[in-house]
Amino acid sequence: MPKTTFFNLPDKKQKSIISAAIDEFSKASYNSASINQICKNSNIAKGSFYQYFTDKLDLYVYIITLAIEEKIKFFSSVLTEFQSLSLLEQIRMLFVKGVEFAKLYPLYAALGEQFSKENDEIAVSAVLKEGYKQSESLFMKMIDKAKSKGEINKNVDSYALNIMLQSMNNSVSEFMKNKYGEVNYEKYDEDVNNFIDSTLYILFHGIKNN
Amino acid sequence: MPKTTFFNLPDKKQKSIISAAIDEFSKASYNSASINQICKNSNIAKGSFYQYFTDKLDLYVYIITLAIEEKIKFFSSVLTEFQSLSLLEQIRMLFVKGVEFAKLYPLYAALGEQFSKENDEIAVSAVLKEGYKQSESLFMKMIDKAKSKGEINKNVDSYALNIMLQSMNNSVSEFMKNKYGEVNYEKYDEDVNNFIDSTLYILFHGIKNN
DNA sequence: TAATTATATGACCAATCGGTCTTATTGTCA
DNA sequence: TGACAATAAGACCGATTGGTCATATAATTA
Repeated sequence: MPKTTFFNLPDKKQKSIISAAIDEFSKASYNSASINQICKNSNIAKGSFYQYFTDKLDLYVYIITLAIEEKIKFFSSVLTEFQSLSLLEQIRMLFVKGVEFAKLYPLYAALGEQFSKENDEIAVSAVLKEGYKQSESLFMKMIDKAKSKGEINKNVDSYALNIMLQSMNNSVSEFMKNKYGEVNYEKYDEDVNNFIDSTLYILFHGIKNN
Repeated sequence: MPKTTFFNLPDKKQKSIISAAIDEFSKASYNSASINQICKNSNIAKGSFYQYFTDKLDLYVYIITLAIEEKIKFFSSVLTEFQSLSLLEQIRMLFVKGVEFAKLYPLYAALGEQFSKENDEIAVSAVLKEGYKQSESLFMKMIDKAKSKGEINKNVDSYALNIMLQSMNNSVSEFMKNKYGEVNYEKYDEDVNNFIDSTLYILFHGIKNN
């Protein structure tokens, strides 16, 4: 966690540092990201930086945690009305909300993506130790519930489905990135929704003829 | 491409350099990987290195291309008898062979994974420019053929299925890595096969009850 | 106002990076 | 053997890295 000195900073300065850090860490890996650049882009001296943070790692954990918390906050609004939905609607909701999140907070999304690719074990474990074990279990809970309600074919393996849902979640972002790149994809709502629906159709009905 | 000096080298020395490079590039990103380390681990002088390769990029492209070619070679043996198989068998074959490849050439597999996470645009485009546009189209061809044969439900969107297959392919490796990590997973054949079958069952029959 | 504490600053450090360059050694041909 | 080309070698270069530290300034307390 940042030192108290950092939190005593005027809001504008705090934001400026955070913004520069998000920028840097969303573009480069932990090792490649540069403290010097972050200092330069937020107009603070190197010495000042180390009055605010003990480490590069300190800042990294803080920034990634920020992104994770923002995503959790974003999703939590949905999760209350979630119980009443069918599994199909639940999954679609998660996909759609994921796209919305990326659209609303593209830098946070990029940050998360960068983190998922992170090689540095120390950096990764420091973030995970911070408490957020990623809500992988979310899908698992959904699956178990849906199974007990009889919504899912009993022959379906829960664990395999869980992994599939996770990877399909990624492929939605992948779809957007592949097709529209850095472009502001504000207008491509329909395309993305179609892709999600097509994917869900396959997931629910299978691809086999008859 | 390496300079002719490199190819004139005694086999043992060539192999030693390649091995050190594979080691380095499979552990770190293009930027983080260190030429110094590669020199040290292969017992050659820095100056010698630049007699063999023009660039860090030169070596990188060479090494990644090597891995891709090895994978293509590995898969090509299957692809001949491929036509006669049903779609289910084709897909299972690809998955199973992917696992086999990772088991047989773990370093090449790690290299490929590292490349798929690569941030450096110049490095990525240099590799892709080398000709290997990745056989993404392979799935697409399979799908189209299977559709025309009536093996696939007409409602299934080909492009969505294509992306799904790619991400499912990744999730198989993910499954192995998550579950067994660095361990020699020679003995886990059955687990992996079960996972593949479970995934394919879902893909073909869907998860919906009835 | 004087003393004390908190913060801001950038020169500085050793380490490492990718890459160069001069020099020493080796191999080849006449 | 002598001349010339190929290769091996590592000291060296400027740039950059994460991090330190002495010093200057600002804020706070007495």
